[in-house]
Amino acid sequence: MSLRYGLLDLLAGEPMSGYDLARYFTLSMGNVWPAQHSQIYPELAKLASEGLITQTGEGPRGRKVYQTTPAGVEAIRAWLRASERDYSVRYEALLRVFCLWVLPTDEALAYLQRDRAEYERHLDQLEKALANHDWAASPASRASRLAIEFGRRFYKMHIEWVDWAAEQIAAGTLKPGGPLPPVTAVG
Amino acid sequence: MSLRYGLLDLLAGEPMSGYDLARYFTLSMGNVWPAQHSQIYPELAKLASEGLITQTGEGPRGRKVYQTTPAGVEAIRAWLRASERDYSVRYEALLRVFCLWVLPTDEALAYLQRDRAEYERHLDQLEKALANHDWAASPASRASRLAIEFGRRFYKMHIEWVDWAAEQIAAGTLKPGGPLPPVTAVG
DNA sequence: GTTTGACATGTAATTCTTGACACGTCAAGC
DNA sequence: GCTTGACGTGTCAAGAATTACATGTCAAAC
Repeated sequence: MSLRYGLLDLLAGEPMSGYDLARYFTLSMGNVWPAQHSQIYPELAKLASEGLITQTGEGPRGRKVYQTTPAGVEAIRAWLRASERDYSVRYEALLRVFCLWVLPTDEALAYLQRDRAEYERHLDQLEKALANHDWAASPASRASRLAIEFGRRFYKMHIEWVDWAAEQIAAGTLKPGGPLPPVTAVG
Repeated sequence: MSLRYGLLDLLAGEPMSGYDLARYFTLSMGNVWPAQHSQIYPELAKLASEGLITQTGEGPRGRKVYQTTPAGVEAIRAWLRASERDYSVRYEALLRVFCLWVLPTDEALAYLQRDRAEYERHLDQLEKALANHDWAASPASRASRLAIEFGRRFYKMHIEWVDWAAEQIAAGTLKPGGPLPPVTAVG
């Protein structure tokens, strides 16, 4: 049920096509709620049939531009207000960390370094998005800005954590009789 | 495909029943990969039929204790080494932040404060887990320790971010003509 | 004795998500 | 004229995940 509200939100901010949504989603909401176009198009059709969005224009190559209706905005409000909040996180990259002890120490370290490069990439991408996009354009943009900031802090923290974890592993934490990682002060 | 490796990993660390797994999962891996017992039991049956785990004991009330076989451990290694890494994050709580601009400022602030309490709760729970569990017991435990530390930093960062976002919203960021959140130095 | 609550394992229907397939348009470069 | 690549919309089958259903055991409190 989350995807639909993401779409409603983006289309309330500015009119867009499914194609645009698929791309824009990847850059903003896609960081916390991935969605493929194969999921987006059917959902748009459904939202339109429920009157929560309307097609307000068309373009070349069958392009269809949608926009959220007042009823659609009200649906977002109802969702925020009434539905139970789901705080669960799904993050495979971290699940894999639980398993690292089955690898030799050097391989585990190499594993984390590859992850680290990925987090640097994500961070760069967010910094670029912060620099290139006009985040003052509208209330919707400024809300996105807040969420993007979360991503920025997330990846910064992530990189720091990788370095810390690598230290621990290098010290032999994952091998029998190795030292226990200390409870360090953070923040 | 991730769940099975989570189960293999836990059962490689120590023998457990499906019931134990469901509870233990919630406390550790569940923070990054939620799973219900209705998904765990069928997966255990499948893993057993593939020879990646074996039932090594039983207890009262039909309790079945499983353990990962050497082939199962090898399957974890193959997964870590060969399969494509998935860095995607699914986190509804953050998706909702993108939508906050449709609420009045005071309601958006109240919304975030309720979230904040939840993150405090998560942080407390992780700190308790760190204090109460013996994380030196085995290489598997010490790997978990590293992942739990990630969660700890995650929720600390999360709370700091909420406070920052609340400041921005209080300053009127989400309303037409409001100020743009600044790019602040972090870390 | 019986009730309550934690222990314990499963199945079934529905919904969500992914990945592959499928089709067609338009502009630019060769 | 043709090819390439981005644009653009969609469907379908398979797999993953959630929710509700379903059943039964055991110990302790009443």
